[in-house]
Amino acid sequence: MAEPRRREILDALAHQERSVGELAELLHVAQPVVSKHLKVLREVGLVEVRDDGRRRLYRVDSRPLREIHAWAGRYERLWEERFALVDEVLAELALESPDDAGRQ
Amino acid sequence: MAEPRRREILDALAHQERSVGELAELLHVAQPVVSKHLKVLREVGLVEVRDDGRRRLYRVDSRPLREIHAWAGRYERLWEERFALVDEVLAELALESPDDAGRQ
DNA sequence: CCAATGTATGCCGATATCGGAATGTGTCAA
DNA sequence: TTGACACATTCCGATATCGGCATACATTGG
Repeated sequence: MAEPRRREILDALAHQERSVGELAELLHVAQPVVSKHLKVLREVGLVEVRDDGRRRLYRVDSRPLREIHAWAGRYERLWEERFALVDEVLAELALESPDDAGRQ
Repeated sequence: MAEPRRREILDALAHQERSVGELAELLHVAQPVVSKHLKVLREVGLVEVRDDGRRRLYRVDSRPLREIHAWAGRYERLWEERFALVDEVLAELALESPDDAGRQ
């Protein structure tokens, strides 16, 4: 239930930094709700804050997202390698016994 | 609280498919716990199952991870562009008024 | 200093999630 | 068919999280 809200916030901050009130208006939720989610995102390091008078401007910190990027990319590569390996094995089998090629 | 467990499971499945019992032993948790997490991961589409006799072999499905990869990559690019823009502006300022370059 | 604005925090009830224990379902082996 | 094995599902209590509301804190303007 929380994840979608947080993604909304991150998406809203993707292109520009925004104040808490702006975010609350964009997401059509109460201000305290936004503040709480921002607190979590801050603690996890996904967003950074900057004081601007009585407002607080939030922006995303791309470094943790880069880690997520790398993390997801690891699996992607691993399974691409695996699929490539399967292809190799199938190709070898086809060479060794052409009659069995393509069988289930 | 759930996320770390699920990441553990995904990491355990990163290189090879495993049975529920194997996962339970690797993570030092009870079998029902593993089954429940696997159910969630299945519903979200992060893992796939294959029946092998009385065992069920799980493996990761890299396609959703590819989406995560793309999602995180979006932010990465956005902010790299932003930093590049800042660099450009600074460079232009340095050209227009060399005396001000490097000031706070 | 005071009032207004912008934000954060504390408390609340509702809901979701976790892990544990017991139980249900399906498959193999004898 | 029966018992053993592998796994899934259900029920339970404890804990976490969400959103709403009221309120506290901080900054600005007068």
